[in-house]
Amino acid sequence: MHSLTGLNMSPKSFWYSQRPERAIIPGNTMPAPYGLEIIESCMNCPHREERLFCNLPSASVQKLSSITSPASYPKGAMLFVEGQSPRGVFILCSGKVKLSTSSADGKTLILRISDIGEVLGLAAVVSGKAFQATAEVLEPTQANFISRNEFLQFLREHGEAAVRVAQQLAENYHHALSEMRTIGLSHSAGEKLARFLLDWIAEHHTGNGEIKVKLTLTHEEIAQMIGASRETVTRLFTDFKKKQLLQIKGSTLVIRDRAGLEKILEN
Amino acid sequence: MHSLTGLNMSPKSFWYSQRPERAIIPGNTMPAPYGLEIIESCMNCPHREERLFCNLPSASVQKLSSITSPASYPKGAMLFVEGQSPRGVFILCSGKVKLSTSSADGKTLILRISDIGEVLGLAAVVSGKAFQATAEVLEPTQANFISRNEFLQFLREHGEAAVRVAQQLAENYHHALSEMRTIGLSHSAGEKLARFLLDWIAEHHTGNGEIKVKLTLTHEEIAQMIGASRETVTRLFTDFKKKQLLQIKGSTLVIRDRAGLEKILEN
DNA sequence: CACCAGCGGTGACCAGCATCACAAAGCAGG
DNA sequence: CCTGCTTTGTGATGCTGGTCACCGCTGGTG
Repeated sequence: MHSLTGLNMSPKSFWYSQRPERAIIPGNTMPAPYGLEIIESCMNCPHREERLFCNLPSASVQKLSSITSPASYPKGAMLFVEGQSPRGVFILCSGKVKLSTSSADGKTLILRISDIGEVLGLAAVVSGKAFQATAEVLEPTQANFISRNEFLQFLREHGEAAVRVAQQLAENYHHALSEMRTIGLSHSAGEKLARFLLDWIAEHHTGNGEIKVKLTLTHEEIAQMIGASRETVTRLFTDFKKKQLLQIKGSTLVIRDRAGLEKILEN
Repeated sequence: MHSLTGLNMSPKSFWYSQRPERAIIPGNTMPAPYGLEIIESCMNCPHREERLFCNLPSASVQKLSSITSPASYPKGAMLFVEGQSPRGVFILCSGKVKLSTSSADGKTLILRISDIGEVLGLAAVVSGKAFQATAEVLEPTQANFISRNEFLQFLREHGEAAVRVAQQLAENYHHALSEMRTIGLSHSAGEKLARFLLDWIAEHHTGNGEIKVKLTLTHEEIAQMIGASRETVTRLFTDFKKKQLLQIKGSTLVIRDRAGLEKILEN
């Protein structure tokens, strides 16, 4: 497991110093620059419509693409680390990134698993305060980097974009509150896990038949999302299975009794 | 205690239906419209420099003051309630407002005590989602209301203001993460309280001599801020006093041994 | 003045969960 | 296929803190 404090770095990690990303790439097998394949421009990537800066005036889009630096990052790379001063934002084009915060003694709280289209580091860059979270790449990821100064300049010049940024920040805030409720308002670990699973399917389940979603998180990670220990998560899952609430097939979660899960919340 | 769900309102509360605030005013003794004294304009209030929309171009300020409706609210009033769809924002000119969220069974989590200059309801208005929190007036408060439509229109037309809004949202997010760390990363209730107190003095203590701050919160409220029960907060305070870490004089908190408090975090 | 509601303080109890300590089961790489 | 690592599963144990029950204090109100 990677150390997330940024202070006592795992020996497997080193600073990949090529500007402008300065992301930490895990140098597990290859000491040489690794997997940093420049892609032409994420502007052309499939999910463009869903992205933050989509329907902007074309002048804005032009300007935007002139200041972005696309790059790819392998699994395990750190886009930024908690406590660093904000260098810039990363617009996620593909892949998956884990945002987490951790305390001095190593306990970790996962804030969010970011998906395509999100802008990482936004709050830090806008407020000028240090990054509050660590961003670790879970799956090979392509992202557009924009340096803080250029980004802020861009915002000042393009009011529409600033409104979009405000919207994304509002969503981030929204999401943070949602997690706070999960962690802070529950009476039991079971309630927390139920809340987490319901939130998860609300976000990831599309379609209206049987509820079946990918859940590619280890029990440890789930524990870190809901503020519990790994063992209780394991026990709760076996418990839920026994109660016919759900079923696990490989990395797929099947909800058998959604109402039952919801009932746990009202306890 | 007020019901915060907005569903089963305390009989003491009723809707104060005068547009545009629609805030809930506690009708404890007076059934008639109460304390809704219109003040000329918060634009003239003392803390203007610290406020969100301060150094904007004068055209923007003009426009802004043309769409704001100032009003005052008595203790116990609800500016908005969790779950309502966002009518607009409230810019706090004076007074103190408690932001909280609560679960179906009545357990409450206090998110923040807002101070002068903050804009309440920003995230909901910007994202268009329902209010995530309830805003209850703790001390008689003056606030400027701006309806959602006018506010969004204003943002679109005044890019500078949108950037400010993004900044405030970033701070909100920042603060939410800070509270999540307090609640989620602590091993014990003592740690949570210590974290809370340290955060509190960091925000409220000005000056560099003896650390002495007002802490006008009941144990119950502190408990709701750190996710603990009222009794444990009481016990922890007596414990901390016994260990010479702090001292309580009326509503004033005196920190006697800050290092000692900080040591608790590293446990 | 008497009364009452809200707050602070304290003891007893015990459920829930973190922690430790292994063991089993996947899985990846040589 | 064997080897080593990560992930999952499970038991035993002990402590923390939530809950209940009760008391005294204070300040506001009729």
